[in-house]
Amino acid sequence: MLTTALRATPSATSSKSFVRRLEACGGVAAAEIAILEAALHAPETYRAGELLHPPRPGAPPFFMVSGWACLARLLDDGRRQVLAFLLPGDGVGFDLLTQSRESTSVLALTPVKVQRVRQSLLGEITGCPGVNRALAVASDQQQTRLIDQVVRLGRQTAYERCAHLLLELHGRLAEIGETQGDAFRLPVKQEVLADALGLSLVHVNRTLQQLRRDQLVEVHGGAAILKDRQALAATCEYRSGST
Amino acid sequence: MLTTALRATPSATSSKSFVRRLEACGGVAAAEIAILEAALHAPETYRAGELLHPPRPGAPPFFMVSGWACLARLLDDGRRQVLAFLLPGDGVGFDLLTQSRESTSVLALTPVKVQRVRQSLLGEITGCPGVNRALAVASDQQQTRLIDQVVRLGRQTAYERCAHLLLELHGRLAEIGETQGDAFRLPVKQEVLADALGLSLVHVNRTLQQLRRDQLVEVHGGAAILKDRQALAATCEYRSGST
DNA sequence: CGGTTGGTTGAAACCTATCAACGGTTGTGG
DNA sequence: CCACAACCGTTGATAGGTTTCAACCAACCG
Repeated sequence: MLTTALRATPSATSSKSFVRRLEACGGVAAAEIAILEAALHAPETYRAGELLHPPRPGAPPFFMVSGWACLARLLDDGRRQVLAFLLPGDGVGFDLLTQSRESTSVLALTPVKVQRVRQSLLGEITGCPGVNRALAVASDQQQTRLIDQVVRLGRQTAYERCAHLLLELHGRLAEIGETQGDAFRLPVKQEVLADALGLSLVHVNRTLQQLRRDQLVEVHGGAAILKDRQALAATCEYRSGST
Repeated sequence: MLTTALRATPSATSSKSFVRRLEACGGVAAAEIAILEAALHAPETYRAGELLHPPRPGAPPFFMVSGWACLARLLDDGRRQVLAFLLPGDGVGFDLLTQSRESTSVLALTPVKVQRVRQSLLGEITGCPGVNRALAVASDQQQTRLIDQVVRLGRQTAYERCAHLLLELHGRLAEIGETQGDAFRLPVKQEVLADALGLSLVHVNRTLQQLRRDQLVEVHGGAAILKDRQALAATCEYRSGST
């Protein structure tokens, strides 16, 4: 069955997902990778539902090792807006977007493993030209996705928003080898999707069903399959990497 | 009458609005200001409705001298999403958000005057530690406003969105001395507000009227007055500068 | 087994968009 | 000076998309 097939997804290529991500963002010398790895603390783990940013305001940046998290803002009356999804390999706290802000929090959506940068060696990292450039590219992608998010919320229908987000997640997961063709694990509740898409839980549910009825996607049991990526992309004007 | 009173707003303090902005973003030495000014081309002007970014992909960054512009993305079917407003004093092209992107354009909303940075002297500028830091602060504010935009579009009602945006604009204009107490010029069509707020033109009109009926704001003839800033801020959970 | 969680469904109310028309203002040319 | 067109704001009626409330179901777990 689909769910079982996708349950365990051992990282294929490199041992560390963030290494793969950085390499995808531009040539990083092997020597630099070594420096980087030496500058990291041992992995920390968080449970789903835990907040992992605000604890310490001046907390050092870290890399997502495994699991899903999100950047979110909470409103006083309980409303919540997910600003961005944080996937394995993503750096958090390196760029402006993910830097600690009082009104913004990082929330673990699944069990999450991260590796923080040693405060004392932060300079070492930003000193590496290759790593530095890779981080800048990653930051640029992050920024591009935030713009996409604005467009989705402001000017796209529920149907388009869902399609667009699913394509974005597929694209990002593909980069770190966490897809099987058109299928990927989607370990988030529909409630979280709703808070990312600016919709109600119920409406996300119905919209996903509509996409399924149209033979475009299949979302079930924590996994998604994009049955017709091209048609999906046409529906929502999706541009991979977003030009 | 209100409109006439606000028509001409001679910049009060410094001659250059971007100098004021940068100084507001952190102490910049007088010597650095001189270097900066020397690195700028003569002012260029654009008419309302003109696109001033995409013309040249590798175009140098510039400062807004006067007038309003916006960063927008156009969808294939004509839908448009305004990502950010660009006001006098704002730097465009210095940070990731405003850097040239294929899918994103900079549109003059009023007659606009800008000063580009001389390509050859770009290094001089980014070499100044003070200027550099000030630009970083400005970039951070820009980013914060983009996050606010996501929250507005995703999780606020039309009423709240309007209130929030008006407060943001008032705050930014106040920083550059373009407010008269609670009043300020708002030289944009409701259609533009609609594209920024993710609403229809008609609904923006009605929502502004509702705000007026509630004695919170007055929007007329290209000008706005915030009659009760505190109540407005409470309505939409506005945080100045956004913590 | 009962309780909990997350997904699904239905009906109704609400918000917002769309369509269409009107009015005021401005600028222009006869 | 007036007629006219163009533009922008305004208003009403209607349709449609979304939310809310409520209930039900299935899977999972102690």
